[in-house]
Amino acid sequence: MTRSASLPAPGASDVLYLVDLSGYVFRAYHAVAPLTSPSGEPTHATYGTVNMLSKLVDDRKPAYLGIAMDSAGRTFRDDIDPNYKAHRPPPPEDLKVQMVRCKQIVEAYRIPIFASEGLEADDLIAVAVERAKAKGLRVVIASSDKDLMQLVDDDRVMLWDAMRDKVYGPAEVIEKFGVPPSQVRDLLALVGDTSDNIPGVPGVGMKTAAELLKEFGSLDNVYANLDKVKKERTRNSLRDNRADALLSQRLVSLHTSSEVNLDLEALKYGGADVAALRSIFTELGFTRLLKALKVPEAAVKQAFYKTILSTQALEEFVERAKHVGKMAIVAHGTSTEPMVAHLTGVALSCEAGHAVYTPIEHRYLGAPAQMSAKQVIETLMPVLTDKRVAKVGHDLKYTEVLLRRHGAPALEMTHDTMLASYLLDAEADNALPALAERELSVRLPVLETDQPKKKGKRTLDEIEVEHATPFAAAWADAALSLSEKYTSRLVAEKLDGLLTTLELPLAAVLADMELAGVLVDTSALGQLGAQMTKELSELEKKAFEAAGQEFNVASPKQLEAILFDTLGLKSSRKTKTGRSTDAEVLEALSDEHALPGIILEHRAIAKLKGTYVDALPKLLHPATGRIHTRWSQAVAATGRISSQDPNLQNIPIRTALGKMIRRAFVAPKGRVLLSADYSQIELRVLAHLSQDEVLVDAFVRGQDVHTRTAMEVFGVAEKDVTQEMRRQSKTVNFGVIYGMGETALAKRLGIPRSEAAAFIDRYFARYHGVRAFLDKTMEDARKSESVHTLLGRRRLLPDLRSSDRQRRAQAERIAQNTPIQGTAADILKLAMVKLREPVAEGARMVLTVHDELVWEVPEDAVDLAGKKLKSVMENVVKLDVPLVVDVGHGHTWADAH
DNA sequence: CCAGGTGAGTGT
DNA sequence: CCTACACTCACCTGGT
Repeated sequence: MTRSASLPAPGASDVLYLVDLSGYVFRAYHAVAPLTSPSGEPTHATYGTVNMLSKLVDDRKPAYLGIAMDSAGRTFRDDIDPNYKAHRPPPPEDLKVQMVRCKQIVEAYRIPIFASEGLEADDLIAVAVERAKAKGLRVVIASSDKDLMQLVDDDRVMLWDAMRDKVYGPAEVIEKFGVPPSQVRDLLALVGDTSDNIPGVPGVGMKTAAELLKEFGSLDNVYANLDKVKKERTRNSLRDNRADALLSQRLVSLHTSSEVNLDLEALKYGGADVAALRSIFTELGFTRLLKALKVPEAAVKQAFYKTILSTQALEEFVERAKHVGKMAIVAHGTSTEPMVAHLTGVALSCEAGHAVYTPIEHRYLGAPAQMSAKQVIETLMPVLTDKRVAKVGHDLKYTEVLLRRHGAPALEMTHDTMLASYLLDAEADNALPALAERELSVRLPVLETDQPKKKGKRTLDEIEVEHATPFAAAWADAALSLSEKYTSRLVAEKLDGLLTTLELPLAAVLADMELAGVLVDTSALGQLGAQMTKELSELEKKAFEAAGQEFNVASPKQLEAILFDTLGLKSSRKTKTGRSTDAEVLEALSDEHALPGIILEHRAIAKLKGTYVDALPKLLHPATGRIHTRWSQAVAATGRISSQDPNLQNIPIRTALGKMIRRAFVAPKGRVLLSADYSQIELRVLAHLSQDEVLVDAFVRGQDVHTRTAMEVFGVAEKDVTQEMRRQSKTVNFGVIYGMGETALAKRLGIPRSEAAAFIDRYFARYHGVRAFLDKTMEDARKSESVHTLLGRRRLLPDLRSSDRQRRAQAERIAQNTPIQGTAADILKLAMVKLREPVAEGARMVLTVHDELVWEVPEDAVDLAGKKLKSVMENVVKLDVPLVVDVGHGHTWADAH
């Protein structure tokens, strides 16, 4: 008995894998349950086939690999027998589509395909097997086609059914057919095949055929010894159908013509085009396969990444860059904060695959002599100031701020891959390594400091130059390649205008602001802090008394146990991990017990102290004595700007204590803070976008919009609108912008759901233009799975078609809010760009807070600057309602309102 | 000792 | 879960 067969070891260098593609697609078509891509294309056969291919390529790691395809036209079998495969119905339409897809995927896998006129895939496989055997290669045929079983040969040729993961060697063939591979051909000839119209011999089935061949060895011998066939009926049938038997034999014989043009060396497998696979899998919605796609290590062409240590070498690069007219520039530093970072070097590239790194401040034992920052910038000056040399990069604002701190001029940015990625999909990861992986299928080297779980972190300046260069230069290289890819993508998606006329100039404005910083009176904060410390310790003591024990007042977990277990108060809401103790819950409990109120007071003070009073003085820049936040324009999904380290967009204002903190933001001597903020910008945007008659009318008349809403919804005259009516109307107005439902409104206003529903009904009865606009927005959003703003900024919303109800509802609220919030963001950004030129001598923009700009202005220029600022901001776009800007000034931010 | 998650709370 | 968009703090846990 022959032993059972198993596949050769993965990666074995002497193994050829052969695939009968159409056989597989056909089989998968029937075996896999129906499936469609996001766009509705049928994909189940494709999916089954790709699974097989990926298993083959990834697990078996074939040294040689080829796919055989049937010849398109007639085959020699049609010449032998015109009835061959004659009754086959034409393939269904959804199979044809998938066959085309499978061919595309085979191409993306870069698997060689071979076909030959007049031959079927099986014949080609037979030819390949013969040639491979002659060359001493082993062969695995990925198929379960019974015709191919005749090719099985000891350990050297086997069949592999990847779908069932079953391997057919001689033993398995005998088990299946009762005869060894060498007799399979004659067995099939005797048995026939109705689906292919191979006649065979009637009355002879698998079992009889096997017995005959066992006894006589071959079909020819059966006929040579016909009289020795024992069973009469079998003997007669054989005799009567001799011609059909021989015809069948010819049909099932595999053609092994030596004329076929097949070069085994061309079948050496070199790996897939991962980027192509990724894009196809994405289109087809094959998420599991997408995840499994391997990202190859960056082809780090160290030879083309050069370290530059001398002015002469850098001058050579400058010449090349001038000649090319474009360069990627990446400043590398010791920190993600460009105002804090030390400039460790500059990476540059003006030709794909080539880049240089000029180290500046690498300091470790044995570090080479490097150029100074000043020398580097001086040498680069001819290109930095040359407008004919386009500057591209990834987060150029970072590069600009870091370089300008060392005397470089502003960059005249022409393309930024971070901003491009953001405009195409604001929610996608827009870090450079993510872009390189997505778009170039390249894994950028990551600095060990950025890798998790690495101890003894070193910053770039402590890394040996020879290790830093391939890291640093690869970033400039990738930025250059990506900039070309993204430039055409943006044009295709009609987003290039937004980049060049809005985001890039804005990046320059934000760079100016980061460099300028804002002045904070830290001694005022120090006094405030001391007072708060005292109050906190008193509140803590009170809390201990009320609780009857000492505990960490700042620990929600400990507080939870005391409130709901020790004191037995009723919990009203749960969090993911326990019972909530947030302000709303404590508010509700404050009538029952003294502790909740004390905690509320404690938290309010502790939050302000920790986040602002204590934190801000630590962030003073040692050189400027000011606070330099980082402005991010590629973070918020709606297009808003955000601020970090510290966040200057959530400085308190509501409480008295909060105002004290705002009072610490001050103007330097001889100047004042000038604040200009858009009044009701989001509701004005809604009025414009919806063209709602009532809302537009309210703004055109200059009415108080919340009062007008109260008049409409409550049906009263202006003089009869009470404070409470206005308050409720204000909530509804904001609710509309946020896509608030009746449940939320009821909760917010403390009224029953039914009342809230009636309120909303009355609102939309009066504001039917708003209703129509929201409906239209949703309809368009569902069609395009995206929404857009006035200036064409878009946000992708695939979740609108999610099967998860909650996600879908969330996406629907986003669809309603983003055009409004995003348009308001567009308007403020555009104003900032138009205000790049100072509104008065010595005036500079220092803060931006969604609908407000804060400037530092010389005292004697306040009136002029205020007028100009107001005028530019109010006229930056022409809407069907007026934009109104309120201006104020003072020595502190609190006074400027 | 550090990273990351959680709950909470500031702003527009 | 039930209103959009952010950022930061202290606490806590699970890992080194």
